[in-house]
Amino acid sequence: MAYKRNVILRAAEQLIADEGLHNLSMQKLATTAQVAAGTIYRYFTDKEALISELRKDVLKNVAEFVFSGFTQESVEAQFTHLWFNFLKLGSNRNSNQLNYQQYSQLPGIESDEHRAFEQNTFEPLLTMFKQGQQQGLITDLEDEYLFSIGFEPAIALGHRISEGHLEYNDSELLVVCKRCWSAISTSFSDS
Amino acid sequence: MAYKRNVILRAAEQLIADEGLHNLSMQKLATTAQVAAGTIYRYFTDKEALISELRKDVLKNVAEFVFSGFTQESVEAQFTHLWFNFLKLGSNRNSNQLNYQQYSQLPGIESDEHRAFEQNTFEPLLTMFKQGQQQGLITDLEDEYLFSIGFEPAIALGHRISEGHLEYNDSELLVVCKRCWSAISTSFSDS
DNA sequence: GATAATTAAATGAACGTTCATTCATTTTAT
DNA sequence: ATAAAATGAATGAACGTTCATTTAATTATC
Repeated sequence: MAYKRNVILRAAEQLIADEGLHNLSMQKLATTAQVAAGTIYRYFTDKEALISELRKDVLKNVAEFVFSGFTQESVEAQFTHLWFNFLKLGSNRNSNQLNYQQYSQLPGIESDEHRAFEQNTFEPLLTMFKQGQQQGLITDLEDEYLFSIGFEPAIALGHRISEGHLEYNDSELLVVCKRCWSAISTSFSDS
Repeated sequence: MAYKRNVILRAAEQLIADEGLHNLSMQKLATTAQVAAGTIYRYFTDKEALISELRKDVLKNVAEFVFSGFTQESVEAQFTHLWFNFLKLGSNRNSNQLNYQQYSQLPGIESDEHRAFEQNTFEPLLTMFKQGQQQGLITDLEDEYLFSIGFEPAIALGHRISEGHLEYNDSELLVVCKRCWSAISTSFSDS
């Protein structure tokens, strides 16, 4: 039964979301997952491996969320769609799920193996950038710059909303989204 | 001698930067700070208080860094100056200092007391926004939006550079900075 | 100015607790 | 009847914290 593996991962996600990684103990995890402590070690060799597996698992879910409803519309429509998904990734998810901020602080996230997996997962995004550039819509900057200018504001705003420091306002956020799009597009004076 | 207090805080900062908060133990901290374990408790009531104090201390240093060289130039020049400081905050600092990412994940950062301190510390930034709006240069959006669009890309890029995933390129980054400025300014079609 | 008395700072061994992990045993599924 | 899955008490290491004691600095006395 690999389903217990998932039960344990979900419990770990919940506990980290609630109390932070530095308060995660294996016994607490066992209790939360309604499993004996020893059972965890049937599915994960040790705590470090558990966290490593959780990282991959969460990334999979995050990517699924970000690319949900992603279709072949116009590039700008694709951008807007992704932008609000990145925003909701922080603001909208269940409280027992890790948000992007929490995900990005899991240790081992900088390993080569993980970065390769991440790169592969977010490929559709790079495809969109390339498509936009071929159509002369998006400025000719490296992907890292385009992502930072275009989507980091959405991630940050999602975090602010989830922490209760900002209220979700659809029309205002649409204005912000459009400004992010303009900031990576060729529509303004391109030097 | 309050200087030992500082020695302990710097050692804590270094350890967290190196190994993460979840690996910080008081005995390791004592060893790193070249101090007996008991000495720590002369300056901090417990571990939680230590981290809380570290948070304030780091914020002070971060603010000092961000606003270093901040003068009353044109608003756009002020923006550019701050933008590169935010960038360098992640990319340029000594490896024994916490970067913005690490700072922002210290627990207790969401407390009211801390938020008030943070708000006060970053007031010059809000002043700049207001000034820009009065001069008709910056669009009429709330500060949270302006900050996210304008500066979050710089913070994120700084982080990427510090992790070695991106090389520092002055001329490219200046282009990116200008695009961030444009994204919050009224210079393009303001609907 | 030297010596004694007092206060403050620093120490690190010891404490009780919690931690991650193991494994002999029991329960469940085949 | 056999194998796989799950258990949870036991273990030793590591944890945060305490405190009796030592060391250093400051003040008082002559």
